Amino acid sequence: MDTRTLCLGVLSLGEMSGYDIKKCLEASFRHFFQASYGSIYPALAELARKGYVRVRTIVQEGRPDKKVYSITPAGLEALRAELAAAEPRHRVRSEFLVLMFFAHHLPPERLAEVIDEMIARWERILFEDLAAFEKAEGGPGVGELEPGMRFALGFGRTVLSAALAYVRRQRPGLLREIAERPSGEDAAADGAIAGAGD
Amino acid sequence: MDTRTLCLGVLSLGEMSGYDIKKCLEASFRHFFQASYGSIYPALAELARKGYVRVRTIVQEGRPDKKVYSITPAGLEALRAELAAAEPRHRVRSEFLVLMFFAHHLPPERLAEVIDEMIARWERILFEDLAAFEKAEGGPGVGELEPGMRFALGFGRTVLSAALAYVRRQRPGLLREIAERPSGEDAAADGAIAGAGD
DNA sequence: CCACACATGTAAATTGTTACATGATTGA
DNA sequence: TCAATCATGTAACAATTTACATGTGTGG
Repeated sequence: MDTRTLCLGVLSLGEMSGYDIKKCLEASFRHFFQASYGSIYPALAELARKGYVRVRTIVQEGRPDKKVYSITPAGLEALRAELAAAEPRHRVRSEFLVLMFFAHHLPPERLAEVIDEMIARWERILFEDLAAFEKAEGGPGVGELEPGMRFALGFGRTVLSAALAYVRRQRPGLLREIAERPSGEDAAADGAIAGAGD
Repeated sequence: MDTRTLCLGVLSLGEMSGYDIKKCLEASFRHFFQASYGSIYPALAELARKGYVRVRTIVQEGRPDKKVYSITPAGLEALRAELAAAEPRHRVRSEFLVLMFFAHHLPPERLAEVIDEMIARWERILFEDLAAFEKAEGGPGVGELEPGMRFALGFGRTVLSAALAYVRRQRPGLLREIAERPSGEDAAADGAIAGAGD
């Protein structure tokens, strides 16, 4: 599934500009899908070309004309067809976990830093983004939450909570174990200060 | 972080061919990093060009010569530098959750199918891949498990378990709610059989 | 007899991100 | 005054997947 289908999906919730779509994705899809303007604007152009969306240009002063997109019946049909045909993939690409896997190659201070950075990031997502989304009931363009939306939201919250709890629980032990077995990364970092202070 | 660093990391566990690296990644990194031959072979070529790995060619009959790569001191240094400098990202791209978010646009049968497919896939990863990995203590090339490896492994197991439990728990309710509110996808799928059987 | 494991590699196609280009308004 | 919000779009760049190209041995 590509950004095109995503945009179409978001537009099925209500008419929006490209800018709004980005906001909406950031608010609601942040933890399982991301898209930049560089993919959203071309996607909208192609959807318009295919007749899946209609464009209404709102003339503005001091800034580019706003282009509000709304889904057409053909677009809704295409969306449903694409969703029904899409195979449900779920990919994780985690540089964080690669770093953890090779933690024994990392300077201990950096390891602690990395873990704390990850904890902070996940806390922010969990408490700011998701809470805000549920409060606003979907943010711009989204009215009442459909059951599936609550499911996706709940999934994010559940999995993030589990991840956060795990990392918090494991942090002290991991740090201790790494500190106890110096596997050469300090020597490598310092060059060859052989036996300094030993 | 790209495939190059990953290959270097895997090679820090022991010498291996490109084919072996793929196997190793599938066994140990499956749930948080994936790479195809199309990215592994070019990565190895560049690592060799940079002097980060040494190549030993083993002549074989009936199949291409096997090329066994081993990391050099320069390679180990580069690996450590790159790991220390890498920022810990963790991205999820889930077509599955997009599908769930727009579940009200999906035919109910398909929705059930999608959920069951996901459950089956995650069960397989959880019970086959991870169990096998822990039993073999790392699979090809990996000796004793470092603390960081256990951390990464445990993370995968924890998060997958949480995901699986959530989906299993929510499945009946979601299916029921979706069945109860027919939001037009059946009519769309059938064309316009207005009032048939009503 | 077919599919899978072994084994390496290239090229095309896809897909997406980042940076650039432009610029007014508003609030801290 | 500085940063953020609003607003669209393109182009260069990066990274990866998929398909292609080639071929043997083994087990069901």
